[in-house]
Amino acid sequence: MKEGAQLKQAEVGNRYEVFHTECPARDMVDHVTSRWGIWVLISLRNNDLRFFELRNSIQGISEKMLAQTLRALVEDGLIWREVEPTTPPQVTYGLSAFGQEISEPLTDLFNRITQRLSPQSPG
Amino acid sequence: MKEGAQLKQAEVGNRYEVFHTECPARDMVDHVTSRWGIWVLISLRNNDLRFFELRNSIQGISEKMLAQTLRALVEDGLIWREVEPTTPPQVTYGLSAFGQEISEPLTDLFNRITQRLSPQSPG
DNA sequence: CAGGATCCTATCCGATACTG
DNA sequence: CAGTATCGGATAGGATCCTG
Repeated sequence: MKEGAQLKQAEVGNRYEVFHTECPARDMVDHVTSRWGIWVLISLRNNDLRFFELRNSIQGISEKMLAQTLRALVEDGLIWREVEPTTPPQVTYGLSAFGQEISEPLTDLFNRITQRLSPQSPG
Repeated sequence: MKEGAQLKQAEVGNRYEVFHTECPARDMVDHVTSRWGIWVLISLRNNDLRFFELRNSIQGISEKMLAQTLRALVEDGLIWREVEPTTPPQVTYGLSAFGQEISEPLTDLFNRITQRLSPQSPG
């Protein structure tokens, strides 16, 4: 029962008590909306990228945080990781099916905010 | 689906350099996807709520963080704040038009994650 | 190139106390 | 009820060095 949709419970019953601390979705939402998670997911939406490409994509991210963010998203099943045992090694990241699904509302969110902040001047 | 300004720049030129540190959308995205911001916005999507209702809605949030989160979102123009000078005072919060627009992808994100984590529908 | 390990600092955030 | 102010612990996150 605690696995049930949190919002549905709120809709049928009282209108708050919406988000449990134990709600398992909280953790994944926290990962997805983490400081860097959202940018990683949006970046990978266009095409698979290697580690340094991601680092260059997302200005201001440190290698530590990129590695950490990628690890969390891989564990959550949002991103796959492919290692090519060449020299030097190549590691490519891409969105899983679920990751692509999740990246849609994220991109939507980003687009709406971007359009709001620059209605006439792009970037 | 058309991409935002930042992504478009990436498409026409090199495929990274996507997110500037100076990008003004970064700040607002950070607010929206802050630890508590997303839950406040989703909570207010159903109906306007008073301070204590929001506190009760979002389990685990402290009054300090709720106030802080609300202030940031009000400043960003995502949420309005209405003070009724009664005794005791009543302060109600609700989504602005832009806040409602933003809450859509947020709710979408939340729903997708919730459905993913509980595929077997509860009784 | 792709990270792991370490150190260290900024900030987040909860608890508490206080105000109108 | 709806906050504000302050303190202190926890954690996020950057810088640097090191490795396969």
